[in-house]
Amino acid sequence: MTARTTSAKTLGARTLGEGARDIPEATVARLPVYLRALTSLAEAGTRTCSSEDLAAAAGVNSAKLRKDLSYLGSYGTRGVGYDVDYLRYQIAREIGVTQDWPVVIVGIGNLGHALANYSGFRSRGFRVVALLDADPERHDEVVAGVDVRPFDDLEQIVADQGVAIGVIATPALAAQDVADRMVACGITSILNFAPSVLSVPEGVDVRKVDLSIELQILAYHEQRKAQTA
Amino acid sequence: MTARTTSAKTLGARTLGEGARDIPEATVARLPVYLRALTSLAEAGTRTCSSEDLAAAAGVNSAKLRKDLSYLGSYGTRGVGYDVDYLRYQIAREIGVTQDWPVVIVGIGNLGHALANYSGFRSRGFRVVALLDADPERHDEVVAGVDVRPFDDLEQIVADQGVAIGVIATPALAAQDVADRMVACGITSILNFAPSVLSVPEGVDVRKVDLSIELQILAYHEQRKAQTA
DNA sequence: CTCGTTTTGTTCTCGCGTTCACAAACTCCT
DNA sequence: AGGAGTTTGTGAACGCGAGAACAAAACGAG
Repeated sequence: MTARTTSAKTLGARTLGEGARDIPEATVARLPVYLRALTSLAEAGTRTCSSEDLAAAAGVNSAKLRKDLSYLGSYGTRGVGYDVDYLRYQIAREIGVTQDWPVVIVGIGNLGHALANYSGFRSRGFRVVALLDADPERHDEVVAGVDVRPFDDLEQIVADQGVAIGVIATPALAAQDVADRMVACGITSILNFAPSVLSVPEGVDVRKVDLSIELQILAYHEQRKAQTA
Repeated sequence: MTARTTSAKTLGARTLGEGARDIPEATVARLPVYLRALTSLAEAGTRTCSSEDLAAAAGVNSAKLRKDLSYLGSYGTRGVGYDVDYLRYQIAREIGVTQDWPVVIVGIGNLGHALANYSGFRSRGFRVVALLDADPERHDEVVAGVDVRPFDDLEQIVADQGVAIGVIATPALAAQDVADRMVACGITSILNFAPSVLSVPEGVDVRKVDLSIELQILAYHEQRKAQTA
């Protein structure tokens, strides 16, 4: 007996409605990859694809792909495959990228510039509504069509635009303060590029991207290769 | 270098070959985090720390931290904790960041700029030896003290400098071609920022960082929060 | 209609990673 | 010196995710 007891306490408030299926975190992380692969297939003119095709395009195992998609529902046709456009819409809806997500970016250094200009955001429903920086020297700049404003404008912008997602691209020392201010004014999801561990209250999601950590992981494996050779 | 540190006490279990010590991948991914936390503690003047302290600084569970460190050896003292500098050196050596790692970056757009200027690389043994771009318009630029050179110089630079790690910051369409060229001239570790699935031969490590995927994962959770509210 | 082919959706099993819990080992105080 | 108090290192339990394997469903040919 697999005790599939979705312990009431763990899921807490998320048990209402039947759209509240809980998709495994590992699957959630792959859905955007599938979405991108489907978009790529659609642009190539493909109308229908098998799980093998899509798995190849996404760089995963086909069994894993089918299992991932099964968490969303039965959107395929046995013996045929998946309708590219239909599946793409279903995944997009599940992730939430059919909506418009206003985003603020704090810290307009090199990385902030790159993020503000990154086209992959806009094309997936993310709209950069504000660029903020504490340095007054930057307040004249216009980056990617958005002008840089003082960090103290955060509260008003978040309130006016209904921002729920914030991006931190500041130096490490400023990151926690920025996060605190973000949380205080209602932001509940933070993407952190600063190399520091953020502490946030329950209910706020933080994802961290650390460029140098990725290189260090590669270096470890590289070192191993060199040793055994 | 590679002093084989055969943990004087627990010999016998691991005498099978040098590279035979297999550290779990999940642990490898956390070692850089511990390294950064230790550096931070050291800068704050801390000489010794317990697993609780370090775990808090790294944002993980203390049991997990101890188990992770146990894969490296017995570097702590029961009843006391870990010597910050000593542990820091041991982790750095294990990851390989005590060495010098020459790195080439291909694609000097917004992101390439940010990467070239990122101080977190240099401070961890990564030395950007070349910036390459296919666009001749960029070949005059000097970014972060390194001048941008034609992509066709790749082979010679890799050979001259003994480069093993390459970073791809090009548009998606160019990424596979760049990867192929890198692999052909001997690069065995690739950090890919382009939103495309790279196919590389066995023995080449690829890590992918996708900025928009991270945001999409946040959007999914954000949507769930909104539904239950 | 029936059979064979294709491909999905799901079940089962296995291995990895996380966490708990505790003995071993070390320091400090009396 | 001995006991009390800490803290590490690790064995064991547990839960989750990956992959293999297969039954169910759709389609087409005859």
